[in-house]
Amino acid sequence: MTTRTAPADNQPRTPPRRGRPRKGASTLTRDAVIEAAISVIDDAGVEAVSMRTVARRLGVDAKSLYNYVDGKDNLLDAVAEHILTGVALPEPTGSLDTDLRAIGRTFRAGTLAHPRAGALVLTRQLSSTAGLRPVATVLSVLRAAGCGPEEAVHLLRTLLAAVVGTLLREVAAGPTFGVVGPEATAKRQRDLEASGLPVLVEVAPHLARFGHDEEFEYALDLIVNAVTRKVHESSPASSQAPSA
Amino acid sequence: MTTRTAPADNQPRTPPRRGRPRKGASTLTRDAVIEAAISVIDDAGVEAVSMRTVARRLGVDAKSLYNYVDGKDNLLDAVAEHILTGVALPEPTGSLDTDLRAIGRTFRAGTLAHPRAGALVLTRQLSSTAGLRPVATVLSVLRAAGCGPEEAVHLLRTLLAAVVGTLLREVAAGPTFGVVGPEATAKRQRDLEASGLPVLVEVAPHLARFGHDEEFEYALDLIVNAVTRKVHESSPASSQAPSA
DNA sequence: ACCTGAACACCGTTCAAGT
DNA sequence: ACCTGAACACCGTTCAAGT
Repeated sequence: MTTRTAPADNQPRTPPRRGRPRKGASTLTRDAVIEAAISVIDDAGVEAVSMRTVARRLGVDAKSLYNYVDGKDNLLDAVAEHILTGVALPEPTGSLDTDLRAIGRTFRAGTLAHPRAGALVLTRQLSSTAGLRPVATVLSVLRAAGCGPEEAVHLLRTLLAAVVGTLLREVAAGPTFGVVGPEATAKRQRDLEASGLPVLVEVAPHLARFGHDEEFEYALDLIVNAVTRKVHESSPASSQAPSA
Repeated sequence: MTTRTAPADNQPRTPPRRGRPRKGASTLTRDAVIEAAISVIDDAGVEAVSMRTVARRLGVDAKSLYNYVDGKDNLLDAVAEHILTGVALPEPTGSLDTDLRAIGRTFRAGTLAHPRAGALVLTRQLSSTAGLRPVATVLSVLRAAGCGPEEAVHLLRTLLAAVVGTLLREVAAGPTFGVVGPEATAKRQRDLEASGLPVLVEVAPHLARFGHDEEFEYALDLIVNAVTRKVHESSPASSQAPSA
């Protein structure tokens, strides 16, 4: 099924050269390699990434990449880190509810800036500091709202798991949870109605359709409400103002 | 870094044979292929799966698998489906709270029956009915509790996203969210304290450690409480009994 | 310092033969 | 009906050369 043909990649392939680059324009850097990988992903998905396809974008031999990147796995980690570093986190306002929602939304926007790299960013386990920035931001907001350190960590983990789960479904959107577009929705609804399970028939119109924004907002609302309630019930401090 | 050496796989490799099997013992079936793939995953992880390694387990040539499976991608889908089909879902008791927790726990146990296949099961988008069983079960429980069809679908999606997010972190456990084991925890704590970000220093002891069961239960509790509250506030019906 | 040729040990998959 | 040999177009990666 997955036949191997020419990779979806047509860059101007310069005739073979050797030694170091001719001019002083040594355009090859670690960042250039990472960005080339991202452009391959944007165009053809993660599975299209190979040392050879990335190198081709740069008009360079695959083995040259090893001067900047410690193998393919390391390159993919670097891609995830690069994208994660690019997520712009909002300034806290002092309202737990507002801040958690804002963090959730900007995190979504940032990780979906390159949708086809989404699974990478959400799934790769980063040992670096890149992954810690959003973590630190959420923790700050929780602590500022009067949450104890242990509970803050628990709530952070729950919140992030929910957000990541939601986003992962969004980037990998499969039929189990509904499809996008009217014709696909109609087909899916017919399939569900033919499934034989009465509950599925009952909810078919709703289960068949899926709106990314709407679903994200629903999930975010539910989870942020739950977190906020938990924080306020365990620390009966301020209600809205920072510490007036 | 990832050097290719002999795959971690030492099965009795019979001398080459040709034509169909000698005895009537045509042991090769689609299920046998799927189970061989699972055993490769259990032993060496998903990335160790190749048509060749799976075939080796069965004492057969890689190309023979194509008689039972439509390529590698289809094989991995089949693995995910096989494992998902094996999750034993509990009988509903009539209590929304109890039932959602029970479903969450058995879903966890089922998808983690083969931990190294976890990401596959949680991530692959199944077009088949296998993925619909848990979906239908959750929907039934929500509907029985008086939840309307549209809200049931929203709540199902939120609940499953949170559970999947939590389990995905569990199977792919990386350092960002804490590590397992006392010595790794100690090292992680030192790293966090050296990070420079004050919040991280503050919560380091809690962020460094990670207990799978404890974290799952915390997340499950938070989310199930939120779902239950939402259902009860929008349909002020029974409190505990089915419909007495 | 940074590049490539040659080379190695892998891949997934097709197709025409074999029994 | 089900298996394999030969073959093809790919992989990631090492290492010794080249400039």
